[in-house]
Amino acid sequence: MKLSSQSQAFVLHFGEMGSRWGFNRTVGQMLALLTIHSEPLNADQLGEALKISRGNVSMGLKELQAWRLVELHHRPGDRKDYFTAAGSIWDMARTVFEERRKRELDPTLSLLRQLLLNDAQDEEEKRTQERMQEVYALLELLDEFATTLSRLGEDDLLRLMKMGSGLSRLLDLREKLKGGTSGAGD
Amino acid sequence: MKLSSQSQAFVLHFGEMGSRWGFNRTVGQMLALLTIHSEPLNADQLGEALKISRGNVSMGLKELQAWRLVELHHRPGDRKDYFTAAGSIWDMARTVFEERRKRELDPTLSLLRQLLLNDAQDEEEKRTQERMQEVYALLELLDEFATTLSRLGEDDLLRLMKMGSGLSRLLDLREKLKGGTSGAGD
DNA sequence: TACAATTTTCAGAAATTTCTGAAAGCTCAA
DNA sequence: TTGAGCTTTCAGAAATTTCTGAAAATTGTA
Repeated sequence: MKLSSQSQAFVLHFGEMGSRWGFNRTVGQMLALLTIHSEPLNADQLGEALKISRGNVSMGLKELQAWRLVELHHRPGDRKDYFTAAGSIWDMARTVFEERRKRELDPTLSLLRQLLLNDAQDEEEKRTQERMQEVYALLELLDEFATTLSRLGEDDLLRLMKMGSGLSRLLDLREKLKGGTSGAGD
Repeated sequence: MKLSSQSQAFVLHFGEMGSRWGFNRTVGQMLALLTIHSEPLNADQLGEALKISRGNVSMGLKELQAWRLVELHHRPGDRKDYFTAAGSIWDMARTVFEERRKRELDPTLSLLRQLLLNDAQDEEEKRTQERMQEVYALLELLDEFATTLSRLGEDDLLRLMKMGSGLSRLLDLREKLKGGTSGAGD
């Protein structure tokens, strides 16, 4: 498996960005390669194309499976495992978004819930708790919003994302209609 | 500077999460401490509370300044630099969000724009480019949406995030009214 | 200008993460 | 049940990131 120079560039870049997106370099590269390559690839092909060891490929695939970003396929008469990117680009983005929500918000929400159960022992602790409560409120709202977004259908999501500054106008509109229509929200 | 056990827990947790949020452990801890501590702190105080070296504090503050997450203060008759978290919790969240948008999306958008300028040399490259085009379209939309969100006022943002499933209903409503009202969008 | 207080820098040390490759573990066909 | 073909595991090596602390730079004052 030899990659064209554009594929090479794409794959290497995804490797670089990997750590910012929540996975490591080789996992990023593997995802990139499976994303642009429509045919399923097996572990040896991935390793050869990316010049990484067999063990590393195995670990990377395990990680991608944990993220639910790859799909396993089989070819008749071939005992090797073949992989493709799971679903459309949109599906993948939704999956990454949802997974990151879980990893970046949930542990903190759960810690804060715990800390906020304790009663403040003095003025200093009281102020600290107030501050933590603010952080908690914000992160919880963010978490719910992220969940809402990832549950929207692709059509709704597209409409919403294309609204640009119209979004602000729509919110005003909704404010005016509030109580009159369907009791949306809160 | 001795931290209460709840502050300690909060600070240590932010340290752990730091890497998922785009900074390293000590930067995460410093941000956490400055967030719950209302009084400005100087570098020595930060270092003592977090048990890290003076040099590390300096580098961490530099990083937090690059993120525009801290504010510099001075006390009359004291030559030391004092720091607080910059703005409200909401301000900070907005700043982190915006900064992450830049770091996680912009470099990829710019690479893809570049790669998509080239003409495909064969069928294989053509398919690759189609796929890259899909990725590009999605990331660009995401980028614009993120920009729109971070420009919304706090009131609009709050309204939007509290809508929950009402968001879907609002989008339908808007669809029905389209063309009639203010020509919002696109 | 001299100097004391403070911050920044950065080479090397320490810690952490990622990667390799050999060995162990599966699975299926004969 | 055997063994060929494949995948997974994981100890140690390599690479990368983070941290320390001493030295250099900066800043304000006299």
